[in-house]
Amino acid sequence: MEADDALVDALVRTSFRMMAVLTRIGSEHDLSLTQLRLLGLLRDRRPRMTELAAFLGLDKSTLSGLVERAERRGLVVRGKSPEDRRVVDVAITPAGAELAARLEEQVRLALAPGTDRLRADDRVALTRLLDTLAGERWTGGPTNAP
Amino acid sequence: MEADDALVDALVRTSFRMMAVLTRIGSEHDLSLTQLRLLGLLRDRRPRMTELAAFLGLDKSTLSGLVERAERRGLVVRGKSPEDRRVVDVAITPAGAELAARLEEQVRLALAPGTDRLRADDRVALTRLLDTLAGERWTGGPTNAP
DNA sequence: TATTGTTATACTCTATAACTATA
DNA sequence: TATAGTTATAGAGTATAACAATA
Repeated sequence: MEADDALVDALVRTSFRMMAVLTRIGSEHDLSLTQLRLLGLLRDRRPRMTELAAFLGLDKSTLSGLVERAERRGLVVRGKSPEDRRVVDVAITPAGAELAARLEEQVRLALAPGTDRLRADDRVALTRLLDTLAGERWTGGPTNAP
Repeated sequence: MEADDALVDALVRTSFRMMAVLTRIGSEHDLSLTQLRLLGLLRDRRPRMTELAAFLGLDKSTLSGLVERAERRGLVVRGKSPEDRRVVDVAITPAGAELAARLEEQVRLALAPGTDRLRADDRVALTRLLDTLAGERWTGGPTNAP
């Protein structure tokens, strides 16, 4: 139980640090943490509003405002599905994708001081441990954005 | 560089999952993520407003509202410092401390399915890797809350 | 009737700017 | 004058409830 305490502690502190990094980088582009995440999700998906809400753990009404603001900035677009006319699909725009790519690079750079402190095999080990913690199969296949 | 991508990816996803867990547990007690963190910080500190703002990375004006709402719920108290009468010290109340303890236990329980998936030595290894990532000295001494 | 999404409402979180009190 | 906090203001994020359109 004692080792667990230290692990939970390290996980919580690491996560808050990560959020601080992401929040800072996002705010440099006038993006909230949620907008940042939204953009990341849309890089390889074209979900409907309800699916996005489920992904993000938010109410559908929250998504309406979130997507509306992102659309107003030209980062995403909404399109009515032809099959089911109730459904609204959300997609990232070229401008949004470009911004997302720049954000990703900034995050990698911001974390470099930490990741550089680890040897190559430790980076691999840490990745695998985190994936195991999440209950994921570490097949080495392509990883998906958050 | 490729291994770094996977590591950054794992860190980001783990952190968002952690935030989701903390957000859910907090909301079960009508606490925002920030209130949760505030309570955790005050468990072993008695800082002034400005120090708290620095810890949390927030503006002092944000702290005023945050602490005001927590105080209204009886979780923290504000007291004017006798030496410098401009300064306001913030302390957790017994009720606040009790709630913080319950939250901590809930977090440990919520993460157990993941941490149980790791062997004991892997838990130790993961803790050390995260501490190294953060640039901390893993002296084995008592850990501090976020 | 059930589902998808938006709107109205209310509250928290957040920063900026202006203010008060103390030093 | 400089520092510690608060207040006023404004905008984003969030959920609940009521609604519209479609199925």
